[in-house]
Amino acid sequence: MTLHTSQTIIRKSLHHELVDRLQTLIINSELKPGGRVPEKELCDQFGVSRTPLREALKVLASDGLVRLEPNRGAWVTQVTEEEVEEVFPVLGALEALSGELACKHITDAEIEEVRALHADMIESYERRDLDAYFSINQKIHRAILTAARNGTLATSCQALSLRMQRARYLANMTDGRWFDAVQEHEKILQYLVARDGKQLAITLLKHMEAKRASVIKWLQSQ
Amino acid sequence: MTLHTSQTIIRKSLHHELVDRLQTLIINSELKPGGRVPEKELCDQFGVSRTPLREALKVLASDGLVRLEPNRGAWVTQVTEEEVEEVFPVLGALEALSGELACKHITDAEIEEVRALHADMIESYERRDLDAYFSINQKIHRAILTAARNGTLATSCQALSLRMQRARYLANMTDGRWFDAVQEHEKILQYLVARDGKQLAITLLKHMEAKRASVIKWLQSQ
DNA sequence: CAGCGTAATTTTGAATTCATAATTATGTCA
DNA sequence: TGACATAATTATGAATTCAAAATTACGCTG
Repeated sequence: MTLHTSQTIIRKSLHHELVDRLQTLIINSELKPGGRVPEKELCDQFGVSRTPLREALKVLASDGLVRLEPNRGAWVTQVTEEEVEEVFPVLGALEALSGELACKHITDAEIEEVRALHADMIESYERRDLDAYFSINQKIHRAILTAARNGTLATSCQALSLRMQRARYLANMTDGRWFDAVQEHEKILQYLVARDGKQLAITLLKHMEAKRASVIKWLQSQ
Repeated sequence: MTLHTSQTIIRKSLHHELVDRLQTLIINSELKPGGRVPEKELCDQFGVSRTPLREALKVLASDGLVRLEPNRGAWVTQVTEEEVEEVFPVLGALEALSGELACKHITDAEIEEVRALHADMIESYERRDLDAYFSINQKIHRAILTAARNGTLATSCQALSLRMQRARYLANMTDGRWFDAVQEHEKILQYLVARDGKQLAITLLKHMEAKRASVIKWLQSQ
């Protein structure tokens, strides 16, 4: 049984629902990086007691989204330069693997899906619609992960992606970087269509490295 | 109630300590794969209430070591063929990366440490002391991870390793496989000493692939 | 008024309680 | 006896309670 399956089964429990909700709050910066997690407030807001909320916080802490300080509660973690330098290489290795596996398993229908997403993404780029661009971008990466047919890989990738999605760093691209990213995605599609796993892996790795550099640059400009 | 002083938990964050303890119980098969997690018994054994124990179970569930069934409690997950086929490729990619990074950062002193561990491991092999062999084997892999200077990578690797360490599958090697594994480790040491990241990565990847095949073979023989 | 020490309040960590779901035990009837 | 329905028991999920720690408020001294 895969991890994904087991998570689907337990979806109904309160604490799991809270994990999802808190993740969303953190990614949308409704809970500010570096800020306190207001336990009581959130309990009131969600209409639950502290027990399931605190269970959810323990899970989020093990995923690195919050930090638990003994007797001082939970704090939203901040994206630091050191963390970015750590996470992107790992994410690169995992995305590279996902590219290789995807080329082995992807169906023609799935390739068409990615092609359609890619076209939409290009259109968003031409409209300079950053929100739409990023939303579709994520869908493409997720589609490749799905095609890789490896739930463990998908879970690991998404956990690390989440950590990088805190705050809006990734959305802050210069015009030049945005253009380059689109070019990289052209190659990604091309190698996926050709089912060239080796080249796709290399391209995804470079893509992640470029993203790392871009995020670091942004962090240093702050 | 009897106080089990030596086992009673004294550290500050109770749930964290419990995560560790439960992991150990699961890895040592003191909690049997596929079996129920006896909440009340464990509470008595550890001298804690259900609240922190249940918090720990939520974390273990998100790591894939237990499965939570609504209204039916926690169950120790079993290592399945499917899971092995998922986890080892991911672990391979991560270990390969750790090898590459380790070659970049490892100090001479650290190399000497690994060399000493390697010698001990060979000695254990010659004595056919499987327990000692595996213990040292893990120390070597951990030393390489440490040398990689990437905490995120280390955490990810260790989480996946844990999932494969449930039950004693890995310890069930044929004589032939054991010999091959030792040969692979000779190459690992050699490339590490030479600080040849590329070759070390390739070797570690192959090492993981061989381990995967060995575990699958064992699972199928059951 | 600033700085410091102490009391009041709030927050946290963990035990306890309580309603409900699941499991087991008991009793009935063919 | 064995299948089934129902009662008793147990376990679970979540709210509540409680002691201890941390934070804030207050008042005193200089």
